[in-house]
Amino acid sequence: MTTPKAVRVVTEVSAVDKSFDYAITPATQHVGLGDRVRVNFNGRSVRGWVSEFVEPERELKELVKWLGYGPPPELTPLLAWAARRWVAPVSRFYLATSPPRIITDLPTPPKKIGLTDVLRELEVPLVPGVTRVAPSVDPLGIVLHAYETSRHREGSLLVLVPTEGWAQRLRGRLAQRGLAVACGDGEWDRMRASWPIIIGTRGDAFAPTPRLCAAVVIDADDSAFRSEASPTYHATEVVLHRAQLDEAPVWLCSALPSPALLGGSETCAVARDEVAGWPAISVIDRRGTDPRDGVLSSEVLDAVHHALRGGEEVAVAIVLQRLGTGRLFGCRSCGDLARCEICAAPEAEAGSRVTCPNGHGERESFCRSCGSTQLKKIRSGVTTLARDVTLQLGQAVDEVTATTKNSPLTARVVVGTEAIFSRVRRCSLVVFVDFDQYLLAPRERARREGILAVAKAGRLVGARSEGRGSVMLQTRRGDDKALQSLVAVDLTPIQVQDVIDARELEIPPFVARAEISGESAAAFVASITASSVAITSVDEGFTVTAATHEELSTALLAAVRPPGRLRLAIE
DNA sequence: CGGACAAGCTGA
DNA sequence: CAGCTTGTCCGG
Repeated sequence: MTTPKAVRVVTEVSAVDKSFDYAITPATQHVGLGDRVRVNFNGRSVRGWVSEFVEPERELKELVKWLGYGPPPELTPLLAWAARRWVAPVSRFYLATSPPRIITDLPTPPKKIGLTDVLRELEVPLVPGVTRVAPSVDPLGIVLHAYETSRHREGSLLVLVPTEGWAQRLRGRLAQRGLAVACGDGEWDRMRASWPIIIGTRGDAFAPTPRLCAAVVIDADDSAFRSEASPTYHATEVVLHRAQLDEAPVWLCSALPSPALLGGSETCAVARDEVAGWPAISVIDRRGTDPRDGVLSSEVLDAVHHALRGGEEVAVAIVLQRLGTGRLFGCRSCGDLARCEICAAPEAEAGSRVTCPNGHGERESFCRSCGSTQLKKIRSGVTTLARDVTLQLGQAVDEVTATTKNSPLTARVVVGTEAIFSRVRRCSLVVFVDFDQYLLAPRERARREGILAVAKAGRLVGARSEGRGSVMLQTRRGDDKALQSLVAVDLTPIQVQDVIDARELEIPPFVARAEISGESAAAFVASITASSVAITSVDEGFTVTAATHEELSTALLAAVRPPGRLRLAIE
């Protein structure tokens, strides 16, 4: 084999999703696949990555400079696969695997040490695959097991968790046991050098380790693993693909595995003592209660006062889901929220009538619960709730939302959105003010999100077997089937039903789907010629559906991109 | 993306 | 017909 004389380079100019060939010079002799290089591109000096070695077929411009390490050569196929799977320029994925600063030296990784205290009594099944794990089960056992069983194999153990804070804590606990862990952007060089264990969040699905010996994804259904920004990749899917390429075992844990996680199968392994690992849950059915009771029912108030007598720094967390933006309407006498009969979305004002935001028509303004014709504007939101709770409790509260600052919490009661779950680590009572928002919301996933939210609450209050705390759900649908299954921790029927529904409704993972929006969406969609896809128009764009992702990608990549903003979100 | 160049429009 | 705008093409 002759030494190659040229390289194919993917540039940082992501609008040019094409690669170009450059000649290797004596100064760039040692350039490797994936390395960062500088080239002259159409009169500009730009950075890029080596994606291939090629034989020059014509006179080429020269590589200007070797800059440093990029993803290892082993990742080249993964990046090409991801670009096709999520219909995005491949440079976006090269960027995701690259260090924040140029790295020109790599450390030598430490040897993988054996564990002296492998957990003998694992609560989780030892077989890799999808496992349903109650929220209070400590994932450390799974991580140690994955480490110990894959230790003799070459490569890194990759562990993904939903949040940065969680990654830091897990890192600390593993370091205590003498294990070498790489974690975060500052340790890119260690990941690139095959550190024994890598712990990270969504973006670390693209950790630059050359090879995985095993992988663990904790809370694999957490929405944090899906990238909202383009490219809309899912970390769990990336890890699964890498593991498949490396023939590495993967453990995927979730309190309630979604149809997508199950990959079309209906059931999975279940960690033992599942019921004991969920929090104690009580349902407060507010139908027929006096609306003057206020936002918190008398049962909840009693429980709050009881919790305040305990010793937890934060005693109570009160969770409110954001209702849609804009003004809402509620009944002046019973306080029930005006919702659409068809999709349950909160209705908006339309003159003297109310209307569904999703176009299910308008109606006379009256309360569906009590028949009163007196509706009033109500302001939903954490601030209003916090004020009401303060009045009702006679006690100061802290507000926590995604936008509030990370200043230390001073009150023993916090009120906020689900952001609470990443700010508060422990408390003895979690109250969901209006659990119906999960039960009634129109999206297919809403019910599952409610159950996953209770699982997160369970991490704060502990398992019912500990007797440390509990979760209270205020609702007006106490007889809801899913709610009752949740209380009894009888999750298999919900899990199976979700899969059956997904199959019947022909939604992912049983079909491949893309959402197209932006000003040039119509022109883009019009240029799709493939007969293997179906196109439907939705409120702010289009949905393109195909039987497989391969067909979907083929169709979208063949379509022409007109000028103007275009967003492709592959589900 | 951003430069090069061609084709089209305008004004005196 | 110079001078400017708009559109299309292409980069190794």
